Amino acid sequence: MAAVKPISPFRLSSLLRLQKDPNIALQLFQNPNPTTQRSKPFRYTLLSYDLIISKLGRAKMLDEIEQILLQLKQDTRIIPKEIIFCNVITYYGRARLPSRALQLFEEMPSFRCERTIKSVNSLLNAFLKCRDFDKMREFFVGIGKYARPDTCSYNILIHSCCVRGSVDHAWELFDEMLKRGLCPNLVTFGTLIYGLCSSLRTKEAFKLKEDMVRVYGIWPNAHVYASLIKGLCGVGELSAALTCKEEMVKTKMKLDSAIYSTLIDGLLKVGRKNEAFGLLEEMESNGCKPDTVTFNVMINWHCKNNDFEAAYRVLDEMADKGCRPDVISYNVIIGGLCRDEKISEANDLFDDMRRRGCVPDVLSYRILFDGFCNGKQFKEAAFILDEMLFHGYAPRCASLHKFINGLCDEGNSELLWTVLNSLGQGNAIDSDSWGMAISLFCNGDKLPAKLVDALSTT
DNA sequence: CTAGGGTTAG
Repeated sequence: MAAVKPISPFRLSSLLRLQKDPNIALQLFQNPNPTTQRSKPFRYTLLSYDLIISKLGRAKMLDEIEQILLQLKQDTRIIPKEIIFCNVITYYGRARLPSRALQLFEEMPSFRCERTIKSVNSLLNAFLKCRDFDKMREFFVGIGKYARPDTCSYNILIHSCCVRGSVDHAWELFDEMLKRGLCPNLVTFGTLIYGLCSSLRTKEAFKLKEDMVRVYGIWPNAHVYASLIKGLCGVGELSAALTCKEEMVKTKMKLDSAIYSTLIDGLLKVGRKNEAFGLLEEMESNGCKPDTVTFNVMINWHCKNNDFEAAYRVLDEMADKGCRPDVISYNVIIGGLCRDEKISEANDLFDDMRRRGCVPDVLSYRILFDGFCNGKQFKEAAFILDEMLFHGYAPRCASLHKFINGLCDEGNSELLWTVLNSLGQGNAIDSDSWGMAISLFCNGDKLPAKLVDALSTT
């Protein structure tokens, strides 16, 4: 019987490139030649490592990546490129795992890979994604050990100030980068304009848009316009926002779905429904397809009107057009249903979203928990709370107060007891809530030791 | 895919 020709290292890369399913790609990588005897080890190429890691990264399969990295570390023939590590650090940032991002950065030399400003910046941005500003600052102070900060490093720092709402601090960083001889670029200005607009300082934002052209010869792009338009919508200047859009058309810039979604949302929020729908038609006829965000804007509007049938129809339309609803699409409808006291329908949709492969986030749990509490369905609330804690999420403080108050009012000490235990274990309870709960139990000596411990550390 | 824009609650 003729033996099947074994897969060569070169061919493995082509197969990995073609394979859409990350799990199958992983199997292929781990065992490229299942039928042939393993006389000598398979000689993986750098490209095949690169391909499998990017595939797994896009699928958020981080533990599997860890395995591949271990193999890569031991495969001493290979000198990995820095970009692989930049990418994995980015994946850790997205997954809110700042310590693992830092750990990988520290291990890079043991992979025979040199660290430049690129991986330094990836790490800074991972910290930013995780909103770990302390780690960011601490790392930036010692950054000189690894590399000299560049424009990108400053852009990340400026962005971190903007998301914290301290635009003035962002300006200080801008001055500092100039002093260090670094040139601001389009991203720098885009970020500063974003910060000014988020702080509703639209006048200054427009001034900067002029200055970037006048002083630096850098022209605004769609990112800049999106921030400006959102800022103008935020201060209720819809007409000015529409003028911005006209300016983009005049200067032959392409209107993308972000521009349209922002404007449609702004118009709907001030009740200019016909113009919003007009823009929706215009975007389609301009060859700009509505995406998940555009549909979410529509879903949000329908839910605000308590028109859930229409919201469901948007979900159907998304399916027809091959646009996957995301966690926001579901959260908006679940939240709307809860507000309209259709809690069991909200709970059904919550189950639905998971069946359809959409992972609930902290907000999904909070919305549903609040819904159950408002409807005084404390048993169901306790069930969701348990699940939420299991996933490492905590309820909002005010919700927890309401919940515990509700249980106290009902005199449901049994359920309260169970819930306090989970809360104590999850470290998810503040001292006020403890106080409220404790007051229900007049005899302090009846408290289980674990709760007393937790109380004394709060 | 070293960095920037648009949609969710309160």
